[in-house]
Parts: sequence; C-alpha cells; structure tokens
Amino acid sequence: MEDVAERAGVSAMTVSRVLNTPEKVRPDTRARVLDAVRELSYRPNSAARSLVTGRSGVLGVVSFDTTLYGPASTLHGIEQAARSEDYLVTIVSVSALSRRSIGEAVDRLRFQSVDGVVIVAPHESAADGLRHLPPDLPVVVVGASDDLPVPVAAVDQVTGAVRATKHLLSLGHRTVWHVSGPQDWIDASGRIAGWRSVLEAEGREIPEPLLGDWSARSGFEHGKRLARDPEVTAVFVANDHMATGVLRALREAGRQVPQDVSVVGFDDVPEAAYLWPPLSTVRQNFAEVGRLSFQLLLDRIDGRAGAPHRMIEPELVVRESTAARLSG
Amino acid sequence: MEDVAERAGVSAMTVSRVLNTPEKVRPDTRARVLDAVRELSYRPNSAARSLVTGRSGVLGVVSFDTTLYGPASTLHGIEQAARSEDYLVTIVSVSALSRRSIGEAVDRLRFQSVDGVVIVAPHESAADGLRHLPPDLPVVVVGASDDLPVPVAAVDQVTGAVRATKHLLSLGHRTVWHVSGPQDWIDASGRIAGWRSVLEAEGREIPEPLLGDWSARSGFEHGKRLARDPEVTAVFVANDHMATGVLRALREAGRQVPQDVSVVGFDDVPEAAYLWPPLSTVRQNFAEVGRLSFQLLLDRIDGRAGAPHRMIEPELVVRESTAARLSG
DNA sequence: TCAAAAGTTGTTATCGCTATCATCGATTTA
DNA sequence: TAAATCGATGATAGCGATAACAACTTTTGA
Repeated sequence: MEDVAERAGVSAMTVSRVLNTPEKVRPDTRARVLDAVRELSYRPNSAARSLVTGRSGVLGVVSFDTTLYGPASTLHGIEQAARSEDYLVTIVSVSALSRRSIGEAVDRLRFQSVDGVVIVAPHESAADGLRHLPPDLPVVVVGASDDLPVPVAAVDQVTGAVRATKHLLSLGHRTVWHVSGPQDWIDASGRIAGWRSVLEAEGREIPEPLLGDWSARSGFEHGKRLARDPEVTAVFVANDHMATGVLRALREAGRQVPQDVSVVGFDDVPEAAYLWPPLSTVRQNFAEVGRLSFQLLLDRIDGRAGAPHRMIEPELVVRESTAARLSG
Repeated sequence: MEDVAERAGVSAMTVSRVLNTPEKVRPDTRARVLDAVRELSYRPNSAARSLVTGRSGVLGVVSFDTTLYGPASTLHGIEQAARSEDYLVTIVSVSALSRRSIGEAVDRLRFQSVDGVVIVAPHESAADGLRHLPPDLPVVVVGASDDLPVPVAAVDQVTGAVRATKHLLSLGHRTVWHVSGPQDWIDASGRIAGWRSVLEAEGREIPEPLLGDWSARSGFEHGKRLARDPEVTAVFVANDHMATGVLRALREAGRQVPQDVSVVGFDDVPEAAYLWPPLSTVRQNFAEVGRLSFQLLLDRIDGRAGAPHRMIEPELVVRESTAARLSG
C-alpha cells in the first residue's frame, strides 16, 4: 500500500480512502491512485482491514448434510445473495444437529470472525442448540420452528401438505395415506400436521402415517406395504426421493400409477418431472429461502430491526402421478 | 489477550505460546493460562493472527453449480477433510466456467486471503482459466484433464465407461448406444472416449452418441428416440438423471427394462437403487475425490511436493436394469 | 562448586490497514 | 477585505496477535 501511495504521490491514507470512500477524494487524485493500484496490481490485505474495522466480509453457514437437495439449494441461494453484497460464505456441514455440534460449528466460525451466521437446522434436536447461541453474534435460522429468539426463514410446510392432501381429496379419494419423514424433522412434523388437519376437517379416516427416513429405500419399503392394501388409492409422500421408492414398489406389485393409486411428493427435485409417471409434488423455493435468510442476516448485521420471521409459500405442481379415483 | 495474561500473571507472549506451542511452556504456567482463557472465555482474533503469520486457516472452493450431486458431494468431502485439519472452507459457486468467471472467483477468495483454492471444474471451457492462475497461490483442480500445470484429482471417467460398456457387451448385446453429456464437459468426453474405445476394440458398430445436457428431461427426449428403434437393446447413459428419463421413455413406449433394453447409468446417486428397475450404474466416489484434493492442496500449502495427479477408479454397480439379451 | 547449556518467560517491533484529528488552501460569507 | 467555512489530504496511533531476540532460571556435568 505504501508503494501505491508513493507511486501516486499521495499518502497511504488517501489510498485507503480511494478504496473505501471514493467520493471523498478528488476525481483526479482518485484516478491517479487507481492507476497506481492497477499498475502494481495491489490487493488490500483483508486481515489487516478486518483487524481494524472489526468486520470480515465473511458469513458462516452451518448446515445439516449439504449433499441433500434442500440444504444444497438453500446454501446456493445464500451464496448467490451474499455475492451480490460482496460477502463470502464459509460453510460448516454438521452430521448431527445436537446442541453440542451446533455450538462447535458456530465456535469455529466465530473463531474466524465471521460477521454473521445462518444455521440451516431442519431438525427438532437443533432447538436446544439454537436457544444457546452467543448473544453478540448475528444469527438467522432456516427451517426451524418459529418460537426461537432469532429470526427464522422457512417454507410453510403445513400449507404445502394441506395443498397436497386437498388435491388428492378433490380427486375423489376417500382418504389419503402418508409416508412421512422422521418425526424429529421440523419439515416432517409440519407435513404430518398439515395432512392430518385436512383429513380431520373433512372428517376422513386418518391412517397411521408410515415413518420413513427420506431415503428412496424407505419409500420403497413402505410402498410395498401400501401396495398390499387395496384400500390405498392415494398417498402423500413427504419427499420426492421416498416417492421414487413408493412408485417403484407400487409398480412391482402391479398397481398402476395413477390409475390405481395417486401419489404426491414434496420438494420438486429436478428429476421429479421425469420419473415414470411424472411426479405431482409440492415445490419448495429453496433459492428464495436462501435469499431471504441472507437478507434477514444482513439486517441483523447492520443493526436494522428487520422482520423476525419469514414464511414462504410452497406451490403444488400437478403432473401425472395423480388422477381421479376410479369408481368402485 | 492482555487481560488473560494479567489474570494468569504472565505476559501476552506466554499466552500466545500456550495457544500455539504448548510444549514450550511449563505445565503449571500452561494450566494457569488455560484457566484464565476459560474464565474469560477468550478467543484469539484470527484477523490479527493471520496479519502477522500470513496464514488464515481458510481454504477456498470454486465450484460449478453446487446443487448438482457431484459437486455437492465433492464439496462435502473437501469440507470434512478440511475440518480434521482445522481448516475452514469458503465456497464460491460459479454459473459458468469461463476464464473470466474463474479468475473473478479466485480473486474474491484471494482477497480474503485464503491459504489455497480447490477448483471444481469439470468443464472444457475452464482449461483456459486454469492456465492463467496466479502463480503464488496454491491451487488444486478437481475433475479436469491432466495436462494442466496444477495438481488434479479426478475420477477416471474412461475406465468407468469402459466397465459399463464391457458389462453390456458381456451380456450378449450386439452393440451399445450412448446418451452422453454435453461434449464440453470433461466427464462427458471421457465417457464417450471409454465407450467408443471398447466398441472399436471389439469391432462393433458405433452408433452416433446422443448428446444430452445431464437433465432427466434430455434423457427422456433421447429415450423416446431410442425406444423407436428395435435395434436398440443396450444403452449406456452418461448420468443417472438422464438415465431416469430414458427409463421412463422406454417404459412409455412399451419396451421393458431389462428384458427388451438394458440400461446403465453413471454416478450412483442415492436414489439409483430405488428406481424401477433399480439402476445398474457406475459409482463415483466423490467424497474420496474431495478428500484427495484437500490432501493435494495441503501438500502444496505446506510446500511439500506431493503427487501431481491422482486418479480414482470408479466402480460398476450391477443392479436390475441390465440383463442378457434375448435371443432373436 | 561453578560455568556452560538448556529451558522459560519477557520485551520490542511489526504485520497492513483505518479512525481520528490536524493541517492547509480554497471558497464562501459578512 | 478579513473571517468563517468547507473540502481534501496528511500525520499519528492503534487494532491484536506473533517473530525474533534478550533476559533470567534452572539443570547439567566436570
């Protein structure tokens, strides 16, 4: 920086000003400095800068398994939004959402002086960890229940499940079976709640939900069971991967989709439209969740109040895995 | 830090030593310092540290679309490996792999003084960008051709394609059709090369490869074409998502898999085992690629020579989408 | 027993930048 | 015209850590 200053015939302070508050420097001086910067291909040292400003320009994201479609998309959304504001994103992926693992992840990020943290915590067990966060660190949570002391951005799971269930009932099905995610997942319990509420409101029989683990394998296992029961004509599956397994099980048992059984998934993963048959599902706009959570975090960092909680409405996408119930 | 020193009755320097080279401090002093650290819940300031050491403990990853299964898994592998060595990972995801976008991404990371960068660049167009990297920055590339001036870690695509193709021929198919990825992807061209080499070596007819774009949609489109041609009995599809589309197209056209047509995919995405029928495919160990590339990068950062290029062998996973060709 | 060696701790300077306040000339105002 | 104001730039002092060397203590060995 000294060299740049010398070359431009100014002081180091002026160079700093050109880089941070250009409007406070006379245009011709500014130009000279910028030339010198370019000629020496000078890059300011961020460590020194953040040492004195107390800001690093880096955000942390703590996420459960980033290879899953949802977390990966959310992360991507956060990253895109962050880039437009010149923030960089540091990721810590955790394999469990206990109080301890969240605490450790946040500590590691804090140690690197991130300016704020987004925690993608779709799991019940995270709640404890989320209640014991350092109070001086700006934090936003994605996909958790909204009774937390920090801002939350999430897709409204209940509404999504309600739409899926209503859609199936409107096709004339007597009731709707449900293959759910693990109950300690916020998303799973929200979807169960939405599904159940519709059946209750309409006075339909409420079958016991079949507990899956999000994997295609568990969908397949439950699908085999459902296929055996001729009463089953409509299934709401809590995610598209499990739905993939359910589709396979139904077919192998000789039950046609959608003629014999209608199936709705959740997520709208990219390949959902190309399963056989194309899967009706509930689309979650993860990218939007990412954008929103970043916005919330930025508000926090800059000391603005900002909305405390933000819900995003999911959208029912009807394809060919659902059809009117055959009479009889 | 001053406070900690005072509380422990030592100098700041000793506190620093306790944190960095504990073995150079007498056990009792060390204990006193650690107590003070705990009582004041002191956290060293990484900005100050990296200002003086020139190291940040942060790695950068530049990756093409991190929502794709491959890049996401690789990223995850890098992150896990990095954590075990106390590195944090900062991610920049780019939507194109031009020289410019790679340059910008690397610049943004360098600006944050990362200690090194892994570039996940499975695209031909990245080559130009990879040849013009700043020479003073430790860089490792994942999934690129191996004629680069930087270390490369990759899955051996050619071998994977060879195995898939040989498997199909060994089942008695006359030849093997290929739905490929975009040709400017390294992985796609490698798979084409492997597939073609086997057919050539065996003197089989070499059908024109059908160019897809990795999406289930394009697999579906090509699948419709293949389904119309009764000559087609074996298809090697360049990834599992396209294979999903191919399966659907074949079924819709009334052609049974595997009785009429055998299909092999590539990647082994988690749901591949639960498609209908379970998809035979080639498994790429992305986590291992991530681990390896981190290792390579660490060697670079620490000034060790290290292996220049590392290839990982993919593995053929035979499930139920492939079967012997029916005579006739 | 005492000097040399080894082990421990402290002092000082510095990493590269920006906050703060001082300075100085130019412009406006009375 | 002199005083007040303003805008642009500069000088100085840290931010919080570690490197390098200095100083002091303890061990070691003849």
